[in-house]
Amino acid sequence: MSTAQGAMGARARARIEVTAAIKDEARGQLAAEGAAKLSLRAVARELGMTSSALYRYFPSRDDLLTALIIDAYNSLGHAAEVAYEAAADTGPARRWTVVCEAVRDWALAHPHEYALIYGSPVPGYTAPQDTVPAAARVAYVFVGILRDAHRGAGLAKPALPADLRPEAHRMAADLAPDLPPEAVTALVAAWAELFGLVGFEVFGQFNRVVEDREAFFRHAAERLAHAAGLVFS
Amino acid sequence: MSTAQGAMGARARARIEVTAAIKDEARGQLAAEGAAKLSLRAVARELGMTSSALYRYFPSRDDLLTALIIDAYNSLGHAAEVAYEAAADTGPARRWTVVCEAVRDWALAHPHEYALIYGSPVPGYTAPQDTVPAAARVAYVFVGILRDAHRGAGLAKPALPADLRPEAHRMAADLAPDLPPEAVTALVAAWAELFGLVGFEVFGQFNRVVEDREAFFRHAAERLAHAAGLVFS
DNA sequence: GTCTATAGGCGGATAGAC
DNA sequence: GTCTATCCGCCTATAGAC
Repeated sequence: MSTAQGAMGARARARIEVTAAIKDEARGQLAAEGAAKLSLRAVARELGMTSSALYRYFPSRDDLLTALIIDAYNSLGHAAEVAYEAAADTGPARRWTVVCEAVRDWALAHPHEYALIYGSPVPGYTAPQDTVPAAARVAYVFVGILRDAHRGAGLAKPALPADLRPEAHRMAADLAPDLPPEAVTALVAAWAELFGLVGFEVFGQFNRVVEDREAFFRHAAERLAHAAGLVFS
Repeated sequence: MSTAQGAMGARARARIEVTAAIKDEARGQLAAEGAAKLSLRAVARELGMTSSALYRYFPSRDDLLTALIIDAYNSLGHAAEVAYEAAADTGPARRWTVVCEAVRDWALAHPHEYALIYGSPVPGYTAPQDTVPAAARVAYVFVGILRDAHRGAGLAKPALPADLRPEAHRMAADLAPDLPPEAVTALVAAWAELFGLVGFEVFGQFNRVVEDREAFFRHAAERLAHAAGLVFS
């Protein structure tokens, strides 16, 4: 209890605030220069501190990067969870669309953080295992939707060719042992395809191709729901 | 005719060779450091020339980057076209799968060039219009497949909600006026979704999730063919 | 926790000689 | 076309004083 908010010393509070300020400024630089060029010195300069002082908060550039990645995954995961909860009284298919739109909205609002977690890997940087739980949050929202549908008997079993059967069972055992492997396999594909749609929009591949992107995306997301086995009632 | 290969002077030939060497070395650096950190100096150092000499071939770092981007788009487009031709005597649905697999193979063989054209945009760089024709090549291979199917009456009209109808007609008029807008719309979505699958694999999002990626991809690509309106006969 | 100073690099781009 | 020299900037990271 000595570490609870109320009992926190001024020192500890200051540390948290400075840490947050560093991450905020670093996020700003992400936009201007990209993750590959994220520089502790530039962050320090902008914050009016010396670069060496920053090393007391983040022992290296990569640690700062890791913190930003975890924050981004959590921010996206949180947005998806909130959308899921907000659509709690609708059917799974509708919930799917709402969560997809939340993912898209988040990505459009945070393009550089989106690039950080779903864009090209940062050369020379390998994400530590700490990022995995945060990264899994969005995915598990979609698993939850499938589970809802399964409970309500609103989950179809998509077709599955014989050569994919072993892999399907392996994935289902890993991700959602309570769901049919056919549906889990279809979900994984739909998950990647969803981020294909979002990535193309965020990274500008739809420029001069798709104009009414909102309507286009809504329709595509609904088709993905079908592909994942969700039944519109 | 004075610029034809046979009549080319030693000077011109040397220029072409050096230009190619520069681009090759730059592609190597793309892998090591990423596009954001592509450095004319480092390329020159590795080639045993001075940095200033390089400016005679590429007036700036961004021009070198543009050349690499165009090359990458053309390389991918060429791979797709070759796969298309090779499958000329099969049905459109089969041809679709073959081209999808060619795209995936190319991406896995050239991950850094893939990142250059379909990954996060390079901060501070905006691609000139010169890249557009090269970028369109892959897309037009897919349009060609749809056209083949349309001629053979093997093209279904996917459903289209009313609010997407204007956009669908606009896209069809732009991309393929001879094809049904429903199919063109579905194709654009499938196109983005395909690159979502490929990108997730190339960028490592499938690590510890999908093991048998080839079988997984083949099945997903076939489902995309269906979504785009292709009928398996 | 913050500073100065320092080591030992790196970069883009240009001028002017040959 | 290639070189040297140069301008002016940038970076990660550490040591040691306060």
